Amino acid sequence: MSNIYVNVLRTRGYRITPQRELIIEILSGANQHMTAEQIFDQLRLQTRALNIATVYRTLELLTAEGLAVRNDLGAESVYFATMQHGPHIHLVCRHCSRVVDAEYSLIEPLTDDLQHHYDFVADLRHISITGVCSTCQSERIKLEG
Amino acid sequence: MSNIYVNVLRTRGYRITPQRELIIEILSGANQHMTAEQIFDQLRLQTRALNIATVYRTLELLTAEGLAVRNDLGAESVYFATMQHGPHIHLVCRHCSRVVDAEYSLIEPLTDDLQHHYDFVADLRHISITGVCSTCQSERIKLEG
DNA sequence: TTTGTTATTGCAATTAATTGCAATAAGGCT
DNA sequence: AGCCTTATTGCAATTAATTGCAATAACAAA
Repeated sequence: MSNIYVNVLRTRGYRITPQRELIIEILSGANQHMTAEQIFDQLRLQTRALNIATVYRTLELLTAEGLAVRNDLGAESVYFATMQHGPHIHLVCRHCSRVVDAEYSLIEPLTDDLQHHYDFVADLRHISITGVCSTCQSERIKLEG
Repeated sequence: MSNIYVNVLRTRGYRITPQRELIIEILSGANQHMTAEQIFDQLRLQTRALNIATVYRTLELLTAEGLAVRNDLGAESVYFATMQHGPHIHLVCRHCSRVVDAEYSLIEPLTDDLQHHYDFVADLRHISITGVCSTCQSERIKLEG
């Protein structure tokens, strides 16, 4: 009946509190990444029974359980995303901090390699890769040439 | 004569201050990642003319210039490393936060793909990949089985 | 060598994230 | 339905990281 992520948590033995339900609902309903702060602010519009520490702890729990992903997008704040999002690669420019999304399939062979060589089940559905974007490359060339 | 990273900064038009030299020297001399805090503490033993904000700003500069890499290793604090370190992949377990290093060559094909498809010059010399390590996989199986 | 411009630092204040602990309430059991 | 155990929350304090701004000092040019 209720949210699938809520059910997963329940199945794994975690207690389902109103706070957790609210946080999970807003996150799984969002079609973009959110900061803990954004989640908190938005929920505070509808309830008073919520503390920012609970938001952080719930996001931490979801991440540990593989139900959400934490991203540090360059200079930007820390972001979270549920698996609602289709898998993709974030290309983060180290100069301008802009983020471009890349095709997920490019990274699939790596997943297999890590499994086979290191017995490591990699979660590459939301990986962030640092580098220099197209635009900043041209600027760099101008500066140096 | 002086440190190669210092020279690169000078060439690119940045001013070389005693603070920057100290920070760069300690970081390029270290054979492991360091936190801003660790760098600060260690340098404070030898000088009073250094502020933690300067450490953060210098590390940010080095990162933006591609001379250092910033890593968020799971629950652990933010780490930095210069290019002295050989390239490698960090496999970060999302359960126990342990970090295992993997063979760099596994990721080289991806670098080429990103260059060709997105004109993005990826810096994959110190990438962190989240997932579940061998040990935690067995534990998970025990719990659920 | 001295001077002038302006990038960089230090300080203090701010914001983001984490943590210990007492109070609360979820969910199993009767 | 009510009780009991203990996971979870809220609060307040702490730590980590960032930022604005005045003071300082790097380094180019005279």
